[in-house]
Amino acid sequence: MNLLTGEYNNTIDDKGRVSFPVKLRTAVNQNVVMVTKGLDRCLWLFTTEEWEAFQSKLMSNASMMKRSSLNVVRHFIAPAQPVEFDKNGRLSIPQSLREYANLSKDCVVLGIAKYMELWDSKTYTDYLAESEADFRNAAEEFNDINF
Amino acid sequence: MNLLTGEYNNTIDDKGRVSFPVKLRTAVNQNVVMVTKGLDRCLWLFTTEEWEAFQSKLMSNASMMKRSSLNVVRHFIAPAQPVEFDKNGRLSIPQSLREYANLSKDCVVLGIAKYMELWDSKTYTDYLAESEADFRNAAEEFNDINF
DNA sequence: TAGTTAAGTGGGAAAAAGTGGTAAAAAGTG
DNA sequence: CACTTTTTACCACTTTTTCCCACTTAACTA
Repeated sequence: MNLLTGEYNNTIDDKGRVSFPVKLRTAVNQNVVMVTKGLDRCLWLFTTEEWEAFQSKLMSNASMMKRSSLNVVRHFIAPAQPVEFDKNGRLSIPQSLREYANLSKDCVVLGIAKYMELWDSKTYTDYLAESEADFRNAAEEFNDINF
Repeated sequence: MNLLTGEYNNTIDDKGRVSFPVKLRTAVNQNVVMVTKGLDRCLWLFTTEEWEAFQSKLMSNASMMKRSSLNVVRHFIAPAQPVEFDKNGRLSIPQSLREYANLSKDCVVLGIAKYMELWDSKTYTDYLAESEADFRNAAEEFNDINF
């Protein structure tokens, strides 16, 4: 898999189908991706390999009896589903995930190196606006990145 | 058995029958599952193999004389029952378990890798809302999960 | 700039999944 | 043993999902 990058504006129809950018589709180079809840009300999409890595890291120390483990597992593992590209290169996003991410019409697809994010457009622009200040501080913390 | 995942919104009728998502049913690949009380007012559902593993782990450290052991055993082991799928792929949830989990109409089925959870919809959304902050903190602690 | 191809979008029909109800059987009760 | 209540099995219907085709829009090429 190539590194995934790019910000794409697409639409999701009322059947939950998202036209997936060709560049990401070819980079993924598989017919199926795992979709699950992400952070900040977006969805995360993984190739099956990346999903394996992600979920085994999550599960490695998780206890069925521990509150924090259950929280994390119920958020990331439970809602995960494999979804296939249809003949037109679209993904059908399961309803519960659509609801979580508030997906209705306009959406944004992001390539983030190893995985992808799917946002509702409004949620995304709101997030960018809200996190602007935090972002600037967060960037300051990467002080080992020199010119 | 494949890893069980997925979040599904279904309904339970007044006979206690829950339509069980086909994907989970095929992943389970058995005609019967063990149902018992879980944590946070949901029900836990196991394949017979996973149930064996779970209950032997529980029992191996439990003493008949110890208060905490009795608490745990009475919660998880005592209420456990095998239930079969009917011809339409539904499970009839015993009444006492329905009451424990507050199951009336809308419910949520979760696949959690090795087992499954059954929630009342409202209980589930309330749980998600309440645990949101805890979850976010728990997630922050996974600082070995990099891009 | 016109023609051609690729990408993205929308909708209908068929199939699958989910839901509700009735009747027979079984279990429980007096 | 008769009666009531609950459970089970079966059938019919509704909703959702999937698959396929057609159209629109954007990009590329000559």
